[in-house]
Amino acid sequence: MNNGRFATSIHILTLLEQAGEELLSSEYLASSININPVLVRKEVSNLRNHGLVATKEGKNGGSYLAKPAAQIKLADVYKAVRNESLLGYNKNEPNPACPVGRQINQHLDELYDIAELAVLQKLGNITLAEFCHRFK
Amino acid sequence: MNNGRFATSIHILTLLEQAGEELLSSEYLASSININPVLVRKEVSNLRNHGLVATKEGKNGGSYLAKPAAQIKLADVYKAVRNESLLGYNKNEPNPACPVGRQINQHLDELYDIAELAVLQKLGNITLAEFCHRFK
DNA sequence: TCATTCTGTAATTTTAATTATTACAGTACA
DNA sequence: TGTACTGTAATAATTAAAATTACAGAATGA
Repeated sequence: MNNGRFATSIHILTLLEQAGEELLSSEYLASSININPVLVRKEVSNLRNHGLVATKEGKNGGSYLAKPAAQIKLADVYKAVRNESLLGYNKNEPNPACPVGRQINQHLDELYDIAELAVLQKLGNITLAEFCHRFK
Repeated sequence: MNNGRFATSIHILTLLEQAGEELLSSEYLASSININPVLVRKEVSNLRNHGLVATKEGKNGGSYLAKPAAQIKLADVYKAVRNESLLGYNKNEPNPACPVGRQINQHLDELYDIAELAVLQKLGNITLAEFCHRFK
């Protein structure tokens, strides 16, 4: 996960938390993050699919937290944006004719699972509310 | 760290461990990993700078472990290839006029430090020798 | 000594991933 | 019914990663 999706999602959620009841538009969110509003809408869409955000369409629409920030763990955000592995694989398949090449990915999997569980455990201990509190 | 550098380095070190005294060429390593030999030489060069690998130049040259596999922790490998943060930032600077944008990266830093320490702790518990043992 | 086979590294090209942009339909409001 | 939003697809631009080319330098050994 080397792209900015986790950072983007945390940023969005932090802004929504600070806004309280107020709805924030993708335009507004995008200008704080400094990325394109379409990307924000995609990311919001993903967060919505994971039950973290809700959106009201149409005029004066925008997004807000789908549940209290105290009930959102940062691990939930990680899970929502997780796509590839934490530590990365090579694009190409290793050589299956080589005893090491044949098994390496399976053993890397085990390793990455361990690493990812450790991260999830840490991020599971922090709520969005706690994180946002640092901004005050 | 979403590129294949960690995977590449682990793969290289595993091959070197299995080879024992024997020197392995970048050509050979590359054919197991299935990447370009120049990339292997760059990665070997990095591992050498971190004291994990040694190389003999010239004809019949190649690489070998600079120290026993039992003395190499996977955390050492992580540190050797670490470049960006574990969970990623946005390319663009957040809006400094926004209270959240102004502080977000600093708070993400704290978060990423926590996550990375957890990973390092886990990878610090596993030696290259233990990892390689799984291939036998 | 000199051809051979390696490494080291710079420069460039190719490929792939990410981000940005454009476009437009659909929704809600006033 | 015009305005201001979201949703999403399609495409373009940008950036990062990987591959390739090229060649100098090191060690070997015939």
